[in-house]
Amino acid sequence: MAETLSSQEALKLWHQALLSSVRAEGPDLSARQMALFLQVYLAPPPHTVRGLAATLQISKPAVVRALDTLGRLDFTRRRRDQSDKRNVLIQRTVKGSVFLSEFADWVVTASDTL
Amino acid sequence: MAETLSSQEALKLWHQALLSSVRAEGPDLSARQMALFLQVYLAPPPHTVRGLAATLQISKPAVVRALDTLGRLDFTRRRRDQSDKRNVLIQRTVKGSVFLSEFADWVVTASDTL
DNA sequence: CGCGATCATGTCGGTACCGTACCGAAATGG
DNA sequence: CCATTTCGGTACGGTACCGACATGATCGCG
Repeated sequence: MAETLSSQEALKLWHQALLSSVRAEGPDLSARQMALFLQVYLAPPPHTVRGLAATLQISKPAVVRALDTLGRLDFTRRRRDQSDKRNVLIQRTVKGSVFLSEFADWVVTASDTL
Repeated sequence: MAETLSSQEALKLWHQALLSSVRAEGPDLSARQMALFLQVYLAPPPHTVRGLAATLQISKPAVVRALDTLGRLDFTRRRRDQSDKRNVLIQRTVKGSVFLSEFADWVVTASDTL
């Protein structure tokens, strides 16, 4: 378990992890896209467009577009809810898990340099 | 000083901090833009366009555009190098410092929930 | 049934971003 | 001096994003 970070350490952590990601030619996700991506992987399902929009406090079309991008990257997948066909359930993918695992490593490595 | 983070903790930290930023209607910076921004504030000056491009390993026009955006937000400022007028020096601003300080708080708060 | 509410997504005009290629200004050195 | 190199920035064609609004499919209630 980590102890409390100082502000300076927090920024340095963010800086080093982002540097790793950018240099590795990782996908250039915006803050919204990354937040949405992590929400899908870390919060318990089910995830719907409306639910994600409410959680992130952004518009529904913004969620749809972010899902378009994440889907293009094969980081998330859409599936119709068979019990209520108005809903779309957002699911994880293998490729998304792999990227997230790599990303987590960058953060961990950055935290080791503090 | 913080101890080593586990991968799970690293992702949770990132998730919570980004959620705070997105919900606060913070600027929706991309990974590249944020990395560049942090580079300017955390690495020792001077910062030039070419130097930043080399450090981040991205193209020069990408740096120019990121600086356009950060300048529009008043997070960074350009200034001609008077000793070599081909160079542009990238400088910090008060507004950028304020935002970064707020952002650091979000990360620290997120780390406290681990 | 039928009809309003709900859900995701399409459409629109506008803006920002990408990489490649090119530009002019300034510095350098032969 | 003048050719060359080194700067930051711009032009271009293409893609993706934004918010606001409209649409089509589906549900659930009276």
